Amino acid sequence: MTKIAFRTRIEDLRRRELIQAAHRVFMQHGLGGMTTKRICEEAGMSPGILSYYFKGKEDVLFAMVRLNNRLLMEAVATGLAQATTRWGRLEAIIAGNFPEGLFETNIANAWLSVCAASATNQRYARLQRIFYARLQSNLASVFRDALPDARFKQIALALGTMIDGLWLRRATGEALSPQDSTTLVLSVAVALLTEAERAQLAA
Amino acid sequence: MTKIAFRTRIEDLRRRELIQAAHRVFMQHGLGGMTTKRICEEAGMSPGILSYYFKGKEDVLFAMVRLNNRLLMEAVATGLAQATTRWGRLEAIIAGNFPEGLFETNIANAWLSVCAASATNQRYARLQRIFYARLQSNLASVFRDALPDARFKQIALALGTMIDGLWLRRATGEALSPQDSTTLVLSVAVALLTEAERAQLAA
DNA sequence: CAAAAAACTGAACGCACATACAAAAATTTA
DNA sequence: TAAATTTTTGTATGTGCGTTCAGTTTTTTG
Repeated sequence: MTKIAFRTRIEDLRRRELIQAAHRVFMQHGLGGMTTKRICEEAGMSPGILSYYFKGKEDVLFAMVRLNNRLLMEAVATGLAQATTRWGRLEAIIAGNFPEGLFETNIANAWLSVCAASATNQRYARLQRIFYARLQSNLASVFRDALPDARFKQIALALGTMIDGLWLRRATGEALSPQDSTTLVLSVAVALLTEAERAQLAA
Repeated sequence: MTKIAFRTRIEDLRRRELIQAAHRVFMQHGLGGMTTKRICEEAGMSPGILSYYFKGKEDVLFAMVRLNNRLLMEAVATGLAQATTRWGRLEAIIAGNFPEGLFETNIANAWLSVCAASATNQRYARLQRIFYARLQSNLASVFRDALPDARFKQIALALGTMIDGLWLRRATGEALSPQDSTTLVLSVAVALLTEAERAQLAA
């Protein structure tokens, strides 16, 4: 009993350490420069340890991407919980997609690599789908019952696409701060909505 | 004289063949799956030939990316030449960024890989800068002398970002046709402009 | 405090790759 | 046609990678 409990505790700890080390290596060297040796070195362990706690390098990578996505989704969730009006929720969703400390060139770049890899990696593709579904669902919670279906979809698509585009530009080095990015997306949201619709969302 | 002329002709031919072969391999296997062996095989040559006509694999890759960018920029230029009004030019620029036959999942994916690689590859970064500068300059030719500077920049940024975002989504497999993409970006352009501004651009 | 189990090490292996290069084939020249 | 030159081939070489595993250290058990 105690045996299993301890074993699990150590396993989880080492896994977490390796995933976080992988994350740091990813940020610094990109998807291509992420070698098992570097990951283990970053974690302060020997190169063979990775195979002991994971099935292989792919497993660590996958866990790392999942962690990254979770961080982003949590940033949005935190903001959403504090919002009271629909418009406030919209602001929270948009701002949450450019979190201070996460909306950085290297992270954006890493995310881009994963998007590209999604084409040939089914597990990544699945993670991406989950992520986008969540974004869509969050936006739906703002517009549902306030806008006709077709209109909601167009607006959600436009805003989601802009968020993606801003991340892409962040990856290429073009500096646009989290605040400026949020402002830009919100200005498009304002432009796309009629005055009546805006009033409805402010309530 | 004839010697050099012939030599050059053959060299150029082989280089083109290899670049196009690299392009096809890129489309099918992604940036990671692009090996010299596969490229030469696709070109119907022996694996050693690549080093004979290029300095190395990087050279072929770079030439290939440049070709891709040129195709996209030419698509825009073709449309621009036919437009008569400012608004027509805007439509041409946007539609030209989603050319039939080029706005495909695998091409978008390849382009994404290059964006990601730009972070660590100066030559790629330079190509990207040239590409974006051209887009910006094209947009400027529409709005210059019609809109105040600050407004123009905001609108150009919003539209450019949306175009990027749509390419990114194309890469992840979400199907949005060239027509739908163009329509979406144009609808945002319409929303961002006042009625008076639109009238001015129609002239 | 042994004995047993778990955690960890690091050298070794096999594999895939980019590149180099000597030899062969094809083409041009005289 | 014979020599010279260019073009092409296919193997060889070196490198870096992920993974394995026999052995070592650390921790737990009885």
